[in-house]
Amino acid sequence: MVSSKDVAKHAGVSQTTVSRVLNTPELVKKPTLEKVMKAIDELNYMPNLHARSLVQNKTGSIALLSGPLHNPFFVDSTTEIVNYANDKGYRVSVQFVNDEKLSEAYATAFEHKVDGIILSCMLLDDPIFEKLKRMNIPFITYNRKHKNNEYFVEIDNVQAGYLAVKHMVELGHTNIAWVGGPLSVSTFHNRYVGYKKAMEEYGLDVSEKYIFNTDTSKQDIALAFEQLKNLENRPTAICGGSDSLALFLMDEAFQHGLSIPNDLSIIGIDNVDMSKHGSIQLTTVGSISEENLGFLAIQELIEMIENKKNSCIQITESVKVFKRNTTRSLKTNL
Amino acid sequence: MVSSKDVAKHAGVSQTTVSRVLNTPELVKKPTLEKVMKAIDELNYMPNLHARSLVQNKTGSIALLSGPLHNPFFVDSTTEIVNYANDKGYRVSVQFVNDEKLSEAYATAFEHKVDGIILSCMLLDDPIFEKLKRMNIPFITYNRKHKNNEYFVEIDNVQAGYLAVKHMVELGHTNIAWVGGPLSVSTFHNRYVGYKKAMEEYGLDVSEKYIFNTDTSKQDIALAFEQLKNLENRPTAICGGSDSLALFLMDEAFQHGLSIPNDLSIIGIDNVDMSKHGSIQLTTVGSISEENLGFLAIQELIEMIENKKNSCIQITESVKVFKRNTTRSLKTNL
DNA sequence: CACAAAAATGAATACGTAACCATTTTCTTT
DNA sequence: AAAGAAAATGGTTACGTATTCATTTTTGTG
Repeated sequence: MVSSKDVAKHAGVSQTTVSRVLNTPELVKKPTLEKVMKAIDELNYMPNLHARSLVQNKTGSIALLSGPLHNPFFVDSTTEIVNYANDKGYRVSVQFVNDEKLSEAYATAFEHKVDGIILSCMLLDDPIFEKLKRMNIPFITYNRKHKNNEYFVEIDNVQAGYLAVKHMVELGHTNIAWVGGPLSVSTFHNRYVGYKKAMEEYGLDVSEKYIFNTDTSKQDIALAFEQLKNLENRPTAICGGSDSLALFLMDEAFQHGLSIPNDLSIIGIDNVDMSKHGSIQLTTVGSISEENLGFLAIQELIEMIENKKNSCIQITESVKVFKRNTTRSLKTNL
Repeated sequence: MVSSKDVAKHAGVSQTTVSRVLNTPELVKKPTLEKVMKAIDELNYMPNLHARSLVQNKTGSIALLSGPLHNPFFVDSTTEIVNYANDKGYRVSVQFVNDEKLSEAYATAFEHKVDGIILSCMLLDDPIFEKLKRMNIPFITYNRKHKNNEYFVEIDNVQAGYLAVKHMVELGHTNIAWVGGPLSVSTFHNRYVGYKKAMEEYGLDVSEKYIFNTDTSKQDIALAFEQLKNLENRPTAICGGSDSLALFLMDEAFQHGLSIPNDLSIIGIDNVDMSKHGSIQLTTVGSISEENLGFLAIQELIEMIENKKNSCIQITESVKVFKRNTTRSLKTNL
């Protein structure tokens, strides 16, 4: 392993000068600089960033604790986060966190003294939150938030749930089911609140048999679908708590030989890239702005890291319906 | 920042003992161990892995240079790679490499002295290959390979291209187009070779107007599709050089109001998870084994890192056709 | 109980870098 | 040409850990 000392010896200067060449080249005379550069080149020297981290007490790396990529939301956000951070000179260590491995994931981030943490695996009432805060590392949540969160980026989830129902109502649906996720997650919680609010405002039946807050596993969603299908008063429309859920539901529908939107209307929430694909054309509720939530969050995080700004960052993007082909009007077919 | 020295002072032992508690607890007496553990807990100490890396000359981290996630192949492989590596105690720094930023990406990996590199952004004739080899860091390529590669995991790409054509021929197609990617990439190159081989064996027309080796951008694919559509002797089938390309082509078909497979049969290669979705049902050629290429590669890489084994690793998985709903027989409709 | 062997602990050092302060060299001004 | 200022360079240290070697304490044996 060739070090800056080796370069120094080879160039006939001190290690300090080698360090200067790399960090403050304007402070070193041109001939010296060239000598050192030549030595660096000849020895194929690359600085050891761990050693640098040790003395500078910053690492140039960010931990991303993402949800799994089989959820297309995280495909979009991971892409944006990694690319933006890399552009800004940060490495990003990715972990796809499941609930069992959560605390392990945090430990890894802490031990590597990352400059910041960006995460989407926070429960509304997660005890890890206070621990995280005490670590004094800048962190921001995207998509989800903790009840005491000061730094987060989300969409207006209540409104999203509300608009999903409103869309269905406007198409003439009255039997509108909900298939969401765990209410311990802010996102699903608030979307569900929006669903109930709209259902009540429109005077529709919100009986429990239409409502499934799943654990987001394929099996649990399949179970929910099965039960909805077997209902005597089968729903004509399902609001999925996320695009990922909606896509699972579509898949289930196909497995059961149902045609969408003819036999069943489905709407999602998130407006993920994949929902736009010609074969899918998922109607969904998503942010008005083009900016991805992950992108907004990583921008803010890096701002926090570099400018140490400590005012709260609480971004809640407005939402609208993106009408595509998985929902249809019941009225035209009367 | 609380260090092992602080813990030592707080527990009334030496820093060496603290280090032993963390690394070789069997060498320290029970009461001492408990004292130290208590101090660690009270001070909320977490070891600094950068310092550890410095002295141990290994980092416990792996660099993943992946293609972009809008290609579902990389969704699958990134998931497998990150999860497996994390399970084995490695962090993985992910970069989604595009061609301009390639050498930058390597530099980042080197400077962080990663224990290994797993990558899929290698050209058949990439000058970076020799550089990489000289760095003496274990590395393995998945999906793609360099012409001199000693460590790689791939599918039998020639056979994949061949089987795609064979499938179409068996369905009665004779006008079979090819929309692939850059021939500087081993994967596309070999799949294209397989396509041509089959076309020639079956005595079919392989004229240039049916062949597009795109840059895999949406625009370029759209252009290819447009040109194929405007041909007087329009192809009834297209072989996509990858599932990602096939999905783009499907999207184009929808945009042009074509129905798949009624108006056009499309087959991909890779058998990505997404191709199985009910709304997509892409017929494709993929590995016979269930194991993801990324998974196989990361397993081998970690094996290389930990056991320093230096025999070549050259895995080429056999392939078969997964018949779904984007290809149809021309014969039944005679 | 003595003494050797084994177990437990500690002191000093190295890893590769940046930062701080000291020294040397160069430039400027009179 | 001399003195002072500025520029360039070097020596030393700190960062937080694991390792090596030395020392102390404990255990086992006759």
